[in-house]
Amino acid sequence: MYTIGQVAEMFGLPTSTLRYYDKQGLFPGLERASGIRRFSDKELEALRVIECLKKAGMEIKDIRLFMEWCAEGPSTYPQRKAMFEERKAHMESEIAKMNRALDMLKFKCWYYEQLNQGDNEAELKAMIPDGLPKEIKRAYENAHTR
Amino acid sequence: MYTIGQVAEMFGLPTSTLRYYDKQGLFPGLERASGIRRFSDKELEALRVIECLKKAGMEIKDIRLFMEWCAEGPSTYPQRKAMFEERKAHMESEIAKMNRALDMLKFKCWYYEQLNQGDNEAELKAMIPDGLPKEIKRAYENAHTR
DNA sequence: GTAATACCTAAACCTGACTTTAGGTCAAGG
DNA sequence: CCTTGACCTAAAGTCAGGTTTAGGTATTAC
Repeated sequence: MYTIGQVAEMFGLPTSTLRYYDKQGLFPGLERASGIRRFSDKELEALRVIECLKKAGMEIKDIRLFMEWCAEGPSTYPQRKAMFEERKAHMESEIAKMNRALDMLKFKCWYYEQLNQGDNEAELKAMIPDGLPKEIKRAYENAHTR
Repeated sequence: MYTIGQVAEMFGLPTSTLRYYDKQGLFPGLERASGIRRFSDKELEALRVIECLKKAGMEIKDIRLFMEWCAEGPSTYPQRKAMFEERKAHMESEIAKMNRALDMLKFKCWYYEQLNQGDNEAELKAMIPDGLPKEIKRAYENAHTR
């Protein structure tokens, strides 16, 4: 069992954030001893899941829903699975979009590298896209396709 | 040359967003004819870059800085390159984190799939991590490493 | 006994990125 | 003429996800 301060320390979060999460219902079974929160391994695991789901772009209220389903027991397995499947699809598409943005960045980095080395902007533009180095061309095509 | 309504149509954005971007200084050289904004190809290109930089997690004020550098000419090539390099590194680390979150989701999807098929929760937990199928084990290890 | 800590609450505040509202100009159509 | 629609502005409102503030309790340290 841990106090809020210990958990904050472990996760590198301010205590205010943990209290906020609690208030939002992210720790359904959180116990208290004379008013003071007592975090157990269950809550630590919940926090790990919370960090993952936040990284997956989920809103607090959806994370709460998930936590409530967990508290309800096995009858909610299907809902929980559906939520994760939906998130997985969402993330895969987000990652794909980010990779396209990253390709644009790679191209821009190369482009400014050439300019910094004294290349002429007009000449440089003239070689796009056909005269591009292979790796950069791939990034350029990716970044500009849809 | 295009009106704000045409550009909004082309990019699938509300006109209010374009006016907001303009107010935030994202179109430094935007022309007007008797008060009315006249978007040129330059602004369309700027908008494409804006969408990319937003996807790369940049804030409006940093995008404005970039647009101002562009308007200042070649003397700012080094700053622009440095900004893109920093963004590239940032995005690569974000994508890596998202892939770890995705691995956690893959594991959870598999886990609930087993439970939905009637597997017993205690037995299932007992086979983690050693008895996991290869692909799922990889996802599990990734999700739980660091 | 009093001062520093670690905990508690409710409620106000903050930030970023928009969106909405309220009010105004101007050109074309019926 | 007068209404409709596309444009304009400044200013207020919204939303998520926290953070800060103000005030209170309980334990430990000197």
